[in-house]
Formats: sequence, C-alpha cells, structure tokens
Amino acid sequence: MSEPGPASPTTDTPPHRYAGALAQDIEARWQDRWDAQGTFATPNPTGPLADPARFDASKPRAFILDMFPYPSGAGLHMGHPLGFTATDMYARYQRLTGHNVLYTMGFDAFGLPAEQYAVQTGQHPAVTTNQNIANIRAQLRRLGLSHDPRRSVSTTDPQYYRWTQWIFLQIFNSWFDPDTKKARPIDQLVAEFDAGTRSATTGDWAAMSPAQRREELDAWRLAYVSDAPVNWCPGLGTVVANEEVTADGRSDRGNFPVFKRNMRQWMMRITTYADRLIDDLDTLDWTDAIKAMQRNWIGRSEGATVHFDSPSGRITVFTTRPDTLFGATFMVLAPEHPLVDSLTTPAQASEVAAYRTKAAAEDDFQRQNDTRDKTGVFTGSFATNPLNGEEIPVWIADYVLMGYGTGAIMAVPCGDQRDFDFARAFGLPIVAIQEPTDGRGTDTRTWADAFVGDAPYVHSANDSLDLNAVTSVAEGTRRTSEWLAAHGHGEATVTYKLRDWLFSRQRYWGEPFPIVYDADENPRALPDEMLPVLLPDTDQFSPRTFDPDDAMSNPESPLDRLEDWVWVEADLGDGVRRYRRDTNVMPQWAGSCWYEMRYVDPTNEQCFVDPINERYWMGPAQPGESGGVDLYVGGVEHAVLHLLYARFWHKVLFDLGHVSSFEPFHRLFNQGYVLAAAYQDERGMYVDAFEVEQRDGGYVFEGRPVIREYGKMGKSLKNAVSPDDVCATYGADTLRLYLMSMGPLDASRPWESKDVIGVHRFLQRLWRNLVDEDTGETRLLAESAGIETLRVLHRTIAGVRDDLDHLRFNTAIAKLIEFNNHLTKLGGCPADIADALVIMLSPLAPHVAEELWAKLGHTDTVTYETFPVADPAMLVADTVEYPVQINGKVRGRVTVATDADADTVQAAAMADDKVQSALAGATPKKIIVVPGRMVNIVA
RNA sequence: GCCCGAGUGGCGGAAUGGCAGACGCGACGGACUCAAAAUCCGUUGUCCGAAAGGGCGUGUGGGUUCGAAUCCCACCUCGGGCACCA
Repeated sequence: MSEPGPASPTTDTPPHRYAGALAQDIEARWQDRWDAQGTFATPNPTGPLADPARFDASKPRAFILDMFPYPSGAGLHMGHPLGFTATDMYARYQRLTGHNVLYTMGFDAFGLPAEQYAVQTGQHPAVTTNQNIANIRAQLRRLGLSHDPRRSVSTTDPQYYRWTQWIFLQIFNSWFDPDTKKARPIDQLVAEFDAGTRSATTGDWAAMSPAQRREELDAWRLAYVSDAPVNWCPGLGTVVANEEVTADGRSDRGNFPVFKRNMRQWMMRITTYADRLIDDLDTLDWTDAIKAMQRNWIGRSEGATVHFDSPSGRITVFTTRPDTLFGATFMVLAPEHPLVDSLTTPAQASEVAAYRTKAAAEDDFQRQNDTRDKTGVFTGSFATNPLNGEEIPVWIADYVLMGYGTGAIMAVPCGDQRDFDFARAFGLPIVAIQEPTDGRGTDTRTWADAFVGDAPYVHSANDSLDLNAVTSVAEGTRRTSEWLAAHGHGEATVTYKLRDWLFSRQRYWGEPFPIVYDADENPRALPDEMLPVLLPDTDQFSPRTFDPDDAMSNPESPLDRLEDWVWVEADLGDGVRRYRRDTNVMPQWAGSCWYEMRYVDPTNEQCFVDPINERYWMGPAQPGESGGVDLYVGGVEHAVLHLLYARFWHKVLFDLGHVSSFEPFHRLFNQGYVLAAAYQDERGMYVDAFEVEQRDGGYVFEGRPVIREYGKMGKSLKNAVSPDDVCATYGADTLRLYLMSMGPLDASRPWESKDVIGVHRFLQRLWRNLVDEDTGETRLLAESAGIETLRVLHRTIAGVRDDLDHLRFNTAIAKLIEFNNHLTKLGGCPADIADALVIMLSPLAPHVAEELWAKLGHTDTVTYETFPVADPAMLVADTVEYPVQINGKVRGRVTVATDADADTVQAAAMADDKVQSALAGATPKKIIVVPGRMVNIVA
C-alpha cells in the first residue's frame, strides 16, 4: 500500500501503544493459540466428530455459512473478507449467547477458473489448486475467522466428490412421480409397471424387451442423456448451461459466442421441480429481490392450450389470454415448428424455405431482440378458430420461439403489442374484442397500440359461450378455459421458462460421471463400491478450444484422449463385460450443490451426512418449516445459478428421505460489493488507481488528466487493495472493523483507504483506556462505575445486542465507539465493567479482545463467555428531557420525572419560559403529549 | 419496456412516524515537538448575526398527520435484474 499508515514505534512512541506492529504480534499469537487449543472445534451429536463430553444438546444451534470461494491464483479479494467478517462476527456473537455454532470454510475448487489458471501456468490443476488453497488458507487465517478447521472440505478431494458422484447416482436412479410431486427411487417405478398400477409411455410394459424397458426407464430418470439443443461454446471448447449464457448470447465466463446445437448431453430434470422451487420460496427468509429473480427465471405462467384444426392436423398453441380467443385473427408458428413443412402450400414454398434458412442462420439471441421490426412469411394454409369457426391464416415468424410454450401462438393483435405490430406490418386484420376503458373506441384502424387490461368484452360470443357481459380478464379467462375443456378444444395449462439443466461439460477439471456405456450405448450406473471414479491423472488436461466463431466445431473432452481409462471391465449384474466410461465431467455447480451438508459431517465414510447430524444442524425447528442453514451470506451473483441448483438437489435428497430439511438455506443475506475509485485516461484505459493524484479539483495520472468513477474493486479496474496489505499496516482487527463500519452489510460501499485509520484509533483508545502504554500493565479505575456510566453501559449492551441480532455491524461498532468515548472522558475504564466491555468487543475484534481478556486476568479464551445482558432498570433514568414543539418546531425543553403523567408533562411544558415567549400569548388549540418522547403544541 | 432497490453535510453513513446529521473520515483551531509525523483536546449542515438568537434544510412536486428523511400519489436521477416468454 502506498498510503501512510500509523507511525511505527519510535523512541518517543510508548512501547505498548496499540499500533500496526503490536496488533500483528497479538494477532499471530492468538491465531496460534486458537489452532493449538482447537478453540473453535464444534462437536456433533454423533459420528466421527461426536464428543459427548462437550456436546450440549440443550443449547440452540446456529449454522452459519459463507459462499465458499474459488481458490484462484489471485487469492482473496476484498469482497471475501467483507462477507467472511460478517459471518465470523455473527458466529462469535452466537457463541457468546449460548448457541452451538457450526462455522467453517471450504473450497469450490473444480471448474473453469482453476483449470484456466493451470493452463496459463502450465501446471497440473491439482497442483495449482492445492497451492492456491494453501495460499488462501493463510490469508483467511490472518483474518481471525473462527472456523472449525476439521470441517473444511474441497470439492476436488476424492473423499468429497465420491459423494457428489453418489448424489448424482441418487438422482439418476430416481423418477418424478407426478401424482405425489416427489422424486422416488426408480425401482418403485419398475414395481408399479410390473404391477400394472402405472402404464409405460412408450408401449405395453409387459410386452417390452429388456432394451425397450431400459429406454422407457431412462426417459423417466431425473438425470438423463438427451440429444437436444444445447449451448455450444467453441471458444471454451465446452457446452454450457442456459444460466451461464448472457442475454447477448455469450458465455458468462470468457465472453465467447455461444451457439445452439443439437448434441447428446446429460440433463437434469429440474423442470419437474418448478412449482416447488417457486412455492417454497414463501418459506424462506430471503430478500424479495432474490425471490423475484428466482421466480422470474423459472417463469411460471398460467394460461391455456388451445387446439386449432388445420389441413395438417391439430395445431396447439399456448396462451395466457384464452379470453381473447375471439380476437385471434391469424396464427404464427416458429420457423422450426414441425408442422411448417406440411402446412406450406406449393405457391409459398420458396418464400417459406428462404425465411427458414435466414432464421436458422441467425442465432437465438439475435432473434430475441425486441427492437427489431417484425418479419414473417405466410404458409398459404389456414386454421380454424375453435370458438367461432373462422378460418385464419397461418404464418411463420421468428418472434415466436420454438423453445417456449408449444412453438406456436394464436395472434390477437387487438390485445398483444407484438401481434399488433405484426398485423400492422403485414396488413392483417385487427378485431377489437374489448371496449377499451380509455375511450379510444373499437375502430382499430385508429389505434396506435394494442389494448391490455380489464375492459368489457365485445364481439365475444358463440352459441355456448358469451363473454360480452364479462368485465374482467380473470373471469373471461376462467370461462373460456372451461369452455375449451368441455368441448375438447384445449385446457388450462401452466408453462415455464425454466429448461432442464444441462449437466455435462467437455472439460478436464471436474467430477467424472459414475456412468459407463454398454455395447448398445445405454448409460449404466456404477455401483457404490466403485466410487469414487477418480479423475485420471494426465498432463493433457487442456481442453481443445476452437475459433470462438466456429459454430460447427465439435466438443472434444480431454478425458476422451485417455484410452486406458476410457475402457473398463466391470460386472454390473450381468457378468463381467467391457464398458466405455462417460468422458464428460460435471459442471462447476455440482460440488456447491451440497457442500453445506458435508460441513455437517465432513469425515463420515458411511454416508454423505449422518441423518442425526443433519437433523440437528439443518432440521426444521417447527414442523412445516423448511429447515436448512440458519444464515447464508454471499453475493447476489448466484441468485439463479448456484442457489437454484442447490435447492433442486436438496429437494431430491429430501424426497428420497436422506435429509429432514426441504430447503438448504433458510436465511439468505446478500452482502454488497466493495467498490473503489477507478480512473480512466483519455483513451478509456484504466490506470493504476494508487498512482493518481488529486490536483485542482481534478485527477491526474503521470501528468495527464484522468476521470474518476467507482467500480467493483478488482484487477480489471486497477484499483484492488489487498486484505493482506491492510492487515500488515493496521492488523486484521482494524480491517474487520473498517469493513463492517463502512455501512449496512447489504449495501455496496466505496473503499477509502484514508478512512481505515478511524476504527484503528478506536481500538487504540480502547486499549489505552485499559492498558498503560508505557508498561503494558492494565490501568483500571479503582472506583466502581457511577450511575451515569452504568446507564451508558447498559444502553450500549442493549443496543449492541439488538444490532448484532440483526447483522447491523456498522451501528454496533458506532455504539461501542460511543461507549469508549464516554470512558475516555472518564479518564479510563472502571475495573468493574472492563469484562463487559471486552466481551462486547470480542466478536468484532477478537484478537485484541483476547489479549485484553488475558490482561484482565482470565486464563481461558473469551470465546465461550456470556455476552452481557442489559438491566432494564438501567435503561431508564429518573428524569427525562422532553423537547417541546410548537407547530412541529422545537422551541424549548423541559425535564420531568420519568414516571410523570401526561398532565404533569403538559403543565411543565406550558410553564417553560421559552415556550411562553414563543407562544407570545396565543392560546394553544391542542397539546399532544407522547409519553417518554415529546410534547407538541398546536397554536 | 417490465420487476426490484436507493437518493440525507465536503465524503462514508445514522435516525423507518416523534429533537435530522449518531459514529467515522476530512477540514479548521489548539496542546505536545527544535520541527514534522503520530497522539491528545476543541469546533465543524447551511445562511443571516459580534453574540443572543433566528431563517432554511433529507432528489422534485403534491397529499395524509398535531408531527414526515420515514407513510401515500406523481415525476426525476442513479444502481441491479429480466426482456419478442405468447
């Protein structure tokens, strides 16, 4: 860091002043001692980490979790200590308030970042990953986080991914029962087929060959191989999930173009959980913003399917507005719709073929740009509107997407802006079926746009359905859906934007699939005793990447090259045979889908988590509650990726009876970002923020003017401050306090290095109130605390408790500073309240608190002490000062007894000189006395 | 366009219906020092005023209320998410 820190001790600074060097000395000693004594080891109810002598089942639990980091070569950035400090302070506070606390840290070490770093350095990812983990562990240690080190996991550890593979097989060997809306073991489906209580979808189960049966079952599995459109990213050399593709059709990582291609890939049937993933959000303590993002991503819409008769048979559409069916004046099919060929008349054939070719050449993401003008082609055929028998033309257009609904729509131009635009562009009829409430009338030739909303229907009746008296969309929708169902022309339907999860990647650094293929290319699960399927060692770990724009390239998995590994002999129940291994690896998200459960029972070799331990740490507190981690802190960037996938896996494991909680993360808190000033030169290039000088109200870099903006702290903006440097200058306790004092945890905050000194001075003053800076001995005031000091103390206790309960670390710190400022004015700390002060400080600045605790004569760690409890009697004074307002402006103050009644307070207010002179003889119309608060006189 | 969230001193922020600006940075004045740094003490929303005191003040305009930074309506600005999803 280039910023000046506090002075290093020189001859004239006292030897025991709390400054950077002393802080580091204290911190190193206490970190060593915590390690040596296993201070933060938390016992389990049962299993390898059970310790009956230390486990107190009568205490409430607190499972506190951070989103675990990728061990990238760059190490921690300031965003990590921000979230980690918050959870550590909360964890320590929970220990002080009598909770059993589960708090640890792991590493999400598979995936692209680790692999790319390995490719850059030419070293094996296992080597670089372990180096990076060691490096980050050292950085974390400096922060004084109270992790149980025995519970740490890395997703790349075979002892960990053995269970990731096991969970994959649980999912593979399950099906979703649409009746119970739950996952069930595939054996139970076989039993139902055998018993005839459920019919197979592809034929008569009893008459099927073994191969046909296998195919039938594979189509039910929650993890399945599918030849379907996927996102192929040549620049990365792998396919990626929908959630990893940005709105402009590029890869989330690397920003390469992504192409839709049909490929044979692993999918997970997350869509079967769409309703539960939405509905169960109601049971979670998450922000509305994140819930909205998840709902939005799942994209549930209720409506109806409607069947139209056409020369090529039935065309089914999905609509959210079946009530507008009388106004359907044409239909539009996606260019890829399977009926387009047979619907197209010879006269239209060349035009349709040209349009389809053009549409196919464009990628999906260009097509989804709503600023484009509408394009489309008439097929030459007509379909019949089931409500009124009208023949309406069938068009194809690229604004209809094959991937949503049925890939076909009924177009109601009077009630849908897109259809309206299309009708105007091609001169198609627009018939009003509602009388708009804005007075524009029903002559659609004069309309500037479609009308959407509740309004009386017109021209909306046939022999058996009459909406013309209906005034609400909801009622019209309900009655039309009923009519459609009754007449066999459709039914109420729910559609989702959510697609099944593409689960395979053509990379090296991931979990291998515990799957082999038989001679007929059927996927076969490996038995438990063959787990883990170890990731084979190789020096050819770099995936084959391609020209980022080469859409027709094909993925080549690095594991394909390992012939010796690929072919394996095994007995899967029908004798020893030769099988080919699956050469894909699982996506980055697999390991993070369940890591919180492994923290609960990290060394269990019998199961991924013992049910007793899971129920203790994650089980619902009350029947009907979701259960799950008590507090999960992390960035908002995982709103629809990790958080959706992890919820899905957890629900499958719940359905199968492996866990007692039906949600993994009961309470989620999203921390803000650490921002910092960044500077751009006239070319728009970022310059080193630490070499920029402020001059004449502007900013200058190497003599040239630069402009300032604020952005997420990091390498790309050249404005990153390293946590290590701050620890080296001021100590970790100062860094912790600064990060938390900057503002509320959920707000983004700009880093200002010059502000760090503020909380450092606070610690220095607090230290000085307890310790003689020359001798290092305690210097406590002998006389006991007076009533005024006790009142300040108890107000502080109550306030800090309330703040820490609600993760308001910024105001908790401010209250402690206030209290310390009071002690400073007192000339020091009375001996009888020093313990309380130090215990309150300990969750926030644990190292200096431990040091002070020891100086106060205690031999044990402060970690498991009891947080002081405020005495209610100390929170009220004998007298209270009332501000007296006249017409809402404060004009005077009166002091009355705390228990004075309203009349007494009013009398005192009226008797006040300033009030009388402000009233200037006027008679009050009304006087409001708010007990304990204030008086307002209305003159 | 739609859905969230936020606008308060020079700066980060506090106050969620009851004394706006807690706490911190910075700035200014003072102590210590040969001096500087560090440290300590004091002042610090703004305008008028020598002071006492007073006016104004939480993005803008309106409303509810004895009383609004806080609640309601409309608008403006910024940040985030989604976006031809039928």
